[in-house]
Amino acid sequence: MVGMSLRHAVLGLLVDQPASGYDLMKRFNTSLANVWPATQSQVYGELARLADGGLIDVAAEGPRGRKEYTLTDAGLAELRRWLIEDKPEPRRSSALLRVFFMGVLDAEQAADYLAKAAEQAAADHAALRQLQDSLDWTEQGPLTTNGRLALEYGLRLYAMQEEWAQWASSQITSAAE
Amino acid sequence: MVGMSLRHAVLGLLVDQPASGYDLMKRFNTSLANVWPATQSQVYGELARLADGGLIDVAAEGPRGRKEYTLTDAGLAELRRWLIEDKPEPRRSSALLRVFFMGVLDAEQAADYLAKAAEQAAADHAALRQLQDSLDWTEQGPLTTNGRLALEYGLRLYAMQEEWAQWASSQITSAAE
DNA sequence: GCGGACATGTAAGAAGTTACATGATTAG
DNA sequence: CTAATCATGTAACTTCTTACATGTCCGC
Repeated sequence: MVGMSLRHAVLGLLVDQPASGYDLMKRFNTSLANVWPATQSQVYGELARLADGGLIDVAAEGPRGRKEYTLTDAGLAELRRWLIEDKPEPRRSSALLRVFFMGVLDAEQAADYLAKAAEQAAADHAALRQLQDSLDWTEQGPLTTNGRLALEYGLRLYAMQEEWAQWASSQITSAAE
Repeated sequence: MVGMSLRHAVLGLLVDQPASGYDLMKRFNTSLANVWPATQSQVYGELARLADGGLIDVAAEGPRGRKEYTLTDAGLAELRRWLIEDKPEPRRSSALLRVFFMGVLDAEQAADYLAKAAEQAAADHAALRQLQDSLDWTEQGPLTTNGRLALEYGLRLYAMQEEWAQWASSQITSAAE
């Protein structure tokens, strides 16, 4: 058991508000979409396993077989444990992998690829900024605070990606002369 | 067939120099370690599948059953195709996931976590800089050029991560007052 | 000869994706 | 009554990780 981040994403989303699998999917698709995407299939499976292991409980049952889960003390403890233990996981980046092998393209194609990457980063940046504007920052809860931190990370990342792609594009066009 | 990046990493590593699975593992563990890590088990399996599909050939056999693979025309074409098609894959970040749920820690623990993250980014940055200094940049080949671009991306990423972690840490300590 | 590097593979399991399958409730 | 939403699950498949298994060659 080394990774298991999906498990902790589910636990984290249950901290303040109990939820059904259906509710959780909505949270995954909004707040966690850019951080830890998950499929419906995964979420329901993980909920069953977590309940089985006593990390969450079925607190209430509703219409259509709805099961509303809450975090148990053991679940909260597990989340805290995971947060504190630091394990820098390997990061895979297919974007960077492409950069590595860009040499098999001619200069024009490579520059084109980088230009598109810059555009994409700019678009992502704009989308995130819009999300930031649309959110209600009047609340002062702990989740709001940390959501802000994660959002700022995203903004900085996209800014960096755009600048880098522009720089890299200029490197290529100047080397092609 | 949407992802398949391991396949393209293998193809890319075979572009200029033929190699055995054993050779490729060394390349994965050095040049591609921070971009697309792979295990021995994966590499051998993928080589067999690629040879089966005609994207690579066994060009020579050596001692100890060594099989030296070369890229075929079809393999190079497939690599080019993959490079040009743009698909921004979902990125998972357990580090960011932790930030999201940092609210369940007290301010001291959270600040501690961010301080460690800043240190880690600084260390990674230093390691990459050292790698940069140790490499022979006198060669002017296409792989060298693009390796430089990828390296610069890494340097910028780590710099950004360090700055962000420091900023986030200050946000938390000031909010805790 | 013997240890370390070279060299290739298989097996079992965890994690993730896509598609299928089914049905209940509610708002209009 | 009927369409959209709510709601849960299973099956098949791919990808990745960890561990096991085996054997050869080369330098000293």
